[in-house]
Amino acid sequence: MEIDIEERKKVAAFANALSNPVRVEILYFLANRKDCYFGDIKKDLPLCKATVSQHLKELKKVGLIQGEIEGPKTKYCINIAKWNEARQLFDDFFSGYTGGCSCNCRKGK
Amino acid sequence: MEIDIEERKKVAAFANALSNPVRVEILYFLANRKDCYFGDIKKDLPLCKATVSQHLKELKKVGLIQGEIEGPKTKYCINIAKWNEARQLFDDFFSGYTGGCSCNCRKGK
DNA sequence: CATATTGTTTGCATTATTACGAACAATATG
DNA sequence: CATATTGTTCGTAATAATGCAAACAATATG
Repeated sequence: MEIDIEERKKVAAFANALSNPVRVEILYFLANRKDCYFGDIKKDLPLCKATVSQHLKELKKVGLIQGEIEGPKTKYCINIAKWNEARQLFDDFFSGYTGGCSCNCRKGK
Repeated sequence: MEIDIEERKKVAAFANALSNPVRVEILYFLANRKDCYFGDIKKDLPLCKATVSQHLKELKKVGLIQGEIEGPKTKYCINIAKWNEARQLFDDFFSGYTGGCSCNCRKGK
């Protein structure tokens, strides 16, 4: 699929969310858990709660996760619609290579 | 495919390279061009040459592109091996969602 | 109702990113 | 050889990102 300028900006925005190892860990954690409270996420990371909260906020901002208050706790999870949107965008972006460059690069795999 | 901690760090590193709209544009440009000199790339962007050079340097650092000096000019192109590696990594990462979260999120698409 | 538990928000400090102009290097050209 | 062309590197300024501790807020519990 072709990718336009707006979509390329979205690629950059999603990539920005994924550009920090902590946030990648959080997403990986959420993608493989049934229950995902803030405390569980925090326990998994060597960071203070404020920092964890901040990373979660950023992931929420791009929509990759969503939080749900449950009593005094907060339950987080992947927003599957956005997750799939990001997945598709990256796939489209990387599919866009037409291999036309005439540099003397190593070709093929 | 399963993805381990080292691969997740690579996801973050590649994502970091893609986290800037200018760099995404550069990659898109290179992925769709036969000849790709520095001057062509610069012409495509509203930035001074120093800044463009800096972004190219960063993309080279993660290996997504490579430069080749040709007389007084420099020819840049996608490093297809790294390109495919990144593509695979993102695909593996996004494939890792097991959908187990019990939040009251909208399910499905 | 006082206190504990769970997270978020605020206020910093530190470091990284982005951009620019100027200086520099290397090749080409008159 | 002097000068133009093409990029890179350096120095610097402005802004963004990261992390922590402390202050807050909201719910739960004795």
